[in-house]
Amino acid sequence: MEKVNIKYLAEELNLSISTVSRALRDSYEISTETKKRVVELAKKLDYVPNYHASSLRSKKSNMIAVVIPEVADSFFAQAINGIESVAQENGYHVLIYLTHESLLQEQALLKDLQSGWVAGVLMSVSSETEQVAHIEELLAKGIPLVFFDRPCDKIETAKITTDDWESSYKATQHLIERGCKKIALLSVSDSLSISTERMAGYRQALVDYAQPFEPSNNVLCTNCEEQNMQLIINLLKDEDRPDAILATVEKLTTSVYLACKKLQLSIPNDVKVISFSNLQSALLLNPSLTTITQPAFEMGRTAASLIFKSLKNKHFNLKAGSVVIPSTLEIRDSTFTEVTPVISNPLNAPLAHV
Amino acid sequence: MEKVNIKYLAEELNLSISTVSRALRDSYEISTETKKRVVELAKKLDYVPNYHASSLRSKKSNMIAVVIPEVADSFFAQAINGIESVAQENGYHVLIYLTHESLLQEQALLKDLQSGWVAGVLMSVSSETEQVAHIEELLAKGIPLVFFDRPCDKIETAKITTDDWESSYKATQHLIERGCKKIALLSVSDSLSISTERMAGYRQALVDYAQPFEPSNNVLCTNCEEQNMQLIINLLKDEDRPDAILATVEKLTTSVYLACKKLQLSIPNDVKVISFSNLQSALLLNPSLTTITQPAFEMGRTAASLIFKSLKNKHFNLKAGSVVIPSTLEIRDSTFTEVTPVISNPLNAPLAHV
DNA sequence: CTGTTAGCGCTTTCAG
DNA sequence: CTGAAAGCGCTAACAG
Repeated sequence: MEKVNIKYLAEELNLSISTVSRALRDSYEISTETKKRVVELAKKLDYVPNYHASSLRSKKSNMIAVVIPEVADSFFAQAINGIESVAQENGYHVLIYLTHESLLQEQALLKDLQSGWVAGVLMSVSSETEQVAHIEELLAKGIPLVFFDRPCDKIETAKITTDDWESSYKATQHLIERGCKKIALLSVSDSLSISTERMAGYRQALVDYAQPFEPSNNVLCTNCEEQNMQLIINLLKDEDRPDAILATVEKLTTSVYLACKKLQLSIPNDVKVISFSNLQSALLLNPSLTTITQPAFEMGRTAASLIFKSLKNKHFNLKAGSVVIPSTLEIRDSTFTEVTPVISNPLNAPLAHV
Repeated sequence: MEKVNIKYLAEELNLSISTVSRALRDSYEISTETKKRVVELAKKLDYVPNYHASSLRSKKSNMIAVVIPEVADSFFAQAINGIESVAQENGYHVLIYLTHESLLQEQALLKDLQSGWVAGVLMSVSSETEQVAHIEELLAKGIPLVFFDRPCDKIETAKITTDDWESSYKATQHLIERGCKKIALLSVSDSLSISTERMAGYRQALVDYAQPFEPSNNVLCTNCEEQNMQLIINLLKDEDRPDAILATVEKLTTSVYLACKKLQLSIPNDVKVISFSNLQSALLLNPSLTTITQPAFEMGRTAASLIFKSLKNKHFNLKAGSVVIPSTLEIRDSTFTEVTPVISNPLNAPLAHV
């Protein structure tokens, strides 16, 4: 089969290449009649534009890159869903890159993206990210970037986050009000804002309710599940163990449960647990798990919308687009009193106003 | 900043454009000395090749498209993880497209991909996909395609699947051996092989164990959670309700639990449930949930490996690459006797031999 | 409204 | 081993 490109269409129709090009792009300076002829033939011959050629020439790309640490837990899965839905609406393509929480990989990735073959970048930094030169370089090349969930304090650009401090505060407060005397916090990084904010909210709640803070109750976990479990076992094995745990990332929930199982401690009778988690199904399976659900889908949608807004309007100030989307404390432990409803279908949740 | 491209490098080094190009691609016909000079300057000036230009010229792409129905559940999240890891090893980029189980969207997507700007496609068909013209067209354009999880019977190409029939058979067998007399099956499609295979395995087990099959126990669910819950409530509300349920896709698990809650039925005391699910964390949270865990990560890795193999070796016969990777029946219901271990870290799981 | 022309940045013959 | 030149398919001035 003859390869059908613009040139071929032009020959068939006795038109010039540029006319065909313009007709296909629905340019205002082409007659309706010609447009119709072109579009019809294109359809008949199954013409598909060459993406690389058009991007090369126009110096525009309609791809966006999503750079995230992992996609294993449901937060990022839902976020991708949100991003992809907005991208599709805007005719953009979505590239996925995983850093596996490695700064080195993150740097290499962003380096690649510098050539400008993606129009914009949506990013959640790795837990190792403290230097930010690679991010600054990308911005210096004029490629817009929006952070979601895990921003970088040092970089000035739009940040779509959730109310980490507040939700952590509320969760801690909730535990205190329900009589917990010794609340441990499991975090995963000393530098990520999601960690430091959640830590700060927790600390403030302790202060406000005149609860003592013990450094040993603030456990910094790692990337390794086995290690984390061990850390939690150490935390819980003493006589005067914590009576509550606030797990600041989804995957730590698993480790907490495993550790409790090993120590034959019951949740929530021996230890109450509140967990940042988006595992909708998991929640339903275990009615006693109280969680903080993050608006992952909405965050994805919002971040993507912002990128497209800035791509359409070069003078749009990305920095001004930062949004905090609140998360939901879903109390499901029957020994707690309140019960808030689950968001049953996040796909239908409204888009945060930007 | 002067934009640094091959031409600029060539001028700086007093070399021709083609020499620089060859040096960067490590061509054998360039002296080591020249190569070194070029590479050093490129590094110093932070040269990043223009992806679109090189793809246009060489008519090669190092992007692959992943076309899947959703990314909301953990099966596809883990699969993406696997695909991305292989892609990174091979220097490829990964594009994600979601069809939201819609044939129309799937057709439009594949049409787009026909232009050849992706080197290959990994795909799980939507539940609506019965016509396959769009897939055939893509293959006709010479773009290799590998199915994973949800293949299309009518298309001859590599298929990475799991042992749907066997796992379903085993699960049913297990329930029968544990004394269940009336086992219901929840499926999600009449045409998807994952559904028909699982249904067939279930039916065969009933036959082999001389259990009656009642059509009313074979419930075809929809895309809507609310509806599904209603269907399950109808199934369970009668006096002589099923004493076990086999849920053939992850998201149905949630609906089953919600339905049981509404009817105040206890799992597993009133109804035993076995669910196809990859929610690792969920499993740990509910020790009584027996599941069939699919090798999502390995399937992703295997599918991606195959695509790259066929891209590197044009004469490699994709059809011959089909693999069935077995899933794991994880029995966790305490009223069951056996207990098999959880795969704690699928990321370290070995790659299936291809 | 349509055509002519000049490249985008890179790869790849074909000549040296 | 290196250079000159052609052109991938498309877009965007500029000129009618």
